[in-house]
Amino acid sequence: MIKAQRGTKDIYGDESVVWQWIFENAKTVFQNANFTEIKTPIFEATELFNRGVGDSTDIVNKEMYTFSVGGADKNATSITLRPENTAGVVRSYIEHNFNRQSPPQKFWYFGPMFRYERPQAGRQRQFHQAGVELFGIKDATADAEVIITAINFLKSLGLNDLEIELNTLGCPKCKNDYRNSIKAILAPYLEDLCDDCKMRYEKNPLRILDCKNENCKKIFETEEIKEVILKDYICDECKEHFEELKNYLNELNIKYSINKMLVRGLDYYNRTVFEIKSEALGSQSAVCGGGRYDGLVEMLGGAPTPAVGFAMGVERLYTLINKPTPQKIDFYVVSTNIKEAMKLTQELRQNNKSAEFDMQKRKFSKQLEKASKISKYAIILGEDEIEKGYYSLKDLSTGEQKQIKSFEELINF
RNA sequence: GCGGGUAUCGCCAAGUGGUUAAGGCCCCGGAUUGUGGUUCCGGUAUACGUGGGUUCGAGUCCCACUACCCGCCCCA
Repeated sequence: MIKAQRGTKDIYGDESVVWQWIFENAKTVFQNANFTEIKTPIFEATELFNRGVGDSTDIVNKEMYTFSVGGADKNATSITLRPENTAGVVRSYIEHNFNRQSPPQKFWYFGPMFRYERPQAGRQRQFHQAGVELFGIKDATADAEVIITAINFLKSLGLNDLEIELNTLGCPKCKNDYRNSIKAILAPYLEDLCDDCKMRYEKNPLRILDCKNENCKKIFETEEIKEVILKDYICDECKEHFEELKNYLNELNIKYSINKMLVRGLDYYNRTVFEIKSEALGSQSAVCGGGRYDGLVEMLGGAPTPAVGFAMGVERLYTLINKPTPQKIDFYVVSTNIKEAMKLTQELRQNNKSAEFDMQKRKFSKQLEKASKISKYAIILGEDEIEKGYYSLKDLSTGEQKQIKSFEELINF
């Protein structure tokens, strides 16, 4: 038997109904905030992710679905299934000269992403992200706007008490100073760090701060190192930006905590970074991650453009929310006169009511039994009803039954 | 890429070398020939992840593979 590929899954039945509900909430909340939907292709030139996501990242180094199309042709191109969507949106932004429109330009998206990772709870190879990207605003108002939009989306799903972790990485210069200082102070301790941290030391030193290894954590507690970690390398301008953001969040009554260890794994972030986590997710605890990426548009060939955004993991949202109970259909037409049942069902559907009838031509009691399982009301269409021209409407939750004289009355019930 | 666990009908699940692999849910039919949800009776199904091996005999023991779950890493 051919099975779904590892790390992928079919979404159907009640689960699909919940997914639709999540999508509708995303659409409503994002569009209320004046973000417009952008659908970019599932695959892009590999080069886009190499440059956009960054070739020091695990995503680019070992997790991309990359293949070449065009066979042996000299013009064969290397394409990659998108592992995230920011690079694609930025590509589109540049390609269509969105910078010629007045800022801010605000986009939202919802769709599948692909990473070749070892699947586990909250982690699949094909997964979905809902997110927003906001271009053209340097001010911290944009950071606040993006964060409040994330909060509003979570609230719409009934997730009210997830707290935000916030940090600032500073501009490229601050980031660089910080990185060099961390490297310098840790150099003598390098041998004592875990193997992962030794690798991070070369590749992405800031990620060392995120290490969960107990021994490493202990090393970070020593006075001279702690001092460097906590010391501010953030320049005045970046500091002011961060203060401004915190003020806005306070005004908006958004709870957050500062986590100086929060360092995100994608190369393009600068200044503001944030995550929203939940213990309930287990080890893959982040349901949302985002931040500012002022250099990315320029790096991919566009005009210098400040930008900020976030992405939510839809599968992770799914595990957190209280699932709404699936709705029953409006009407089930119960009749042994199959033609009349068919006709009435069609008329109901044309009047925007969900309706079903028994295609198996089963006996009356079986039809009613089925109706009670999937429908709110049964419309009984027997010989008497057809002859005299009325409908018997039975409320299947209470058992109450009444006569309805006209079709208009029926659909307005 | 590294470590640990699991795998029996659509779902849950008994089974610890010996007829024909329990049971429950779901589904279908009957009791009830135009009134469901309760109850009772009956019924369907290509179920032992895949491939080898040991044995007179394997769902059960051994080996390999695959998938899923849980951690590490990374990320949403």
